[in-house]
Amino acid sequence: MQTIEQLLESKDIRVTAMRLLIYKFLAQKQVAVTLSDIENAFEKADRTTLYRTVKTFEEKAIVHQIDDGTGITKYALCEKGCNCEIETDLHLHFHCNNCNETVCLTEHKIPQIKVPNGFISEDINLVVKGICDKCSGQ
Amino acid sequence: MQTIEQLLESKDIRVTAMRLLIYKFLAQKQVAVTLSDIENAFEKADRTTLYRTVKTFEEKAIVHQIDDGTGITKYALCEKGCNCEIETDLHLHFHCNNCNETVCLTEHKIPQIKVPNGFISEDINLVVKGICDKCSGQ
DNA sequence: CAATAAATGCACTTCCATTGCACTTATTTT
DNA sequence: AAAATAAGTGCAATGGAAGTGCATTTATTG
Ligand SMILES: [Mn+2]
Ligand SMILES: [Mn+2]
Ligand SMILES: [Zn+2]
Ligand SMILES: [Zn+2]
Repeated sequence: MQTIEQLLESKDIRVTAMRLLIYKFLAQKQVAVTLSDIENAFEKADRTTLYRTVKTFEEKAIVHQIDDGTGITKYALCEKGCNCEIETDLHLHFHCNNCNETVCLTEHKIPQIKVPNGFISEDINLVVKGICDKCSGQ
Repeated sequence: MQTIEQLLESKDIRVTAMRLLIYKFLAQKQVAVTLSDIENAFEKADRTTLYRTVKTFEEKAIVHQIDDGTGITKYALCEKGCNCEIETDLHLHFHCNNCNETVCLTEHKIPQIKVPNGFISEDINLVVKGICDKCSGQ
């Protein structure tokens, strides 16, 4: 079991207090979070720092970005050993129309999608919208 | 073959010069367009009018909205007899990372997507990103 | 033709994302 | 250890896109 410090260092990210806090915040969350969510959790810190921290995490594949169609970018921690970039490793995301939360369905890989001749598929974004398990009452 | 006027009237949209022009502009385009695209095509007209025209078209299922992940909403004419709302009639969209254009792949319906127990799927957005046929050189 | 309703145009607002620059803190070099 | 360098943080400002209130124009109805 590696510490957060070790994880960050292994990805060439310097360890700072802020980064540890934000990492822990994301790790504790079961849902994708917006920058505003992070801002609200760390009101003493500046927006920009939070923004750039998340961007750093994104570049280094600590988190992945989620476009769930709400128009607001969300972020979630990458699974251990995830290859966000590789097409075969893409999972789908679920956005609840009721509680407005978005979750990674990391077990649900995106199926093979056929595209017409001449088109080359490099990346796929699949978002299912509906009612989540918490809101559907089972 | 029905005229554009007849189509609009059949959907309870009053025919105006602006609406006819915008409809024709969309019809002639083979790709999804942004509001900015429409603005550039009709520089004499006001943003708001264009915006509201597109929104009216959207409400009445003349066009459908496309979120291709660029962060900018795009629009495209609905197919004749399309049921955008019905989940079984959803098609996928392709966004070219090279020319930055997005097209409807209306022939390519979205496959059945499994979601975990307790989750209820109501809508699906599937965007494939890559290189389009024009840019791939066949 | 008058009354009413809808469409259009202008100005303004909000929200999120992003950047330039100054300042602070950490790391490296002498 | 001090100086030099680099990286991280904070503040302020910007920009783009979406959306809204209200006045004015244009179309529709009685
Ligand atoms: Mn995810
Ligand atoms: Mn489409
Ligand atoms: Zn929910
Ligand atoms: Zn292309």
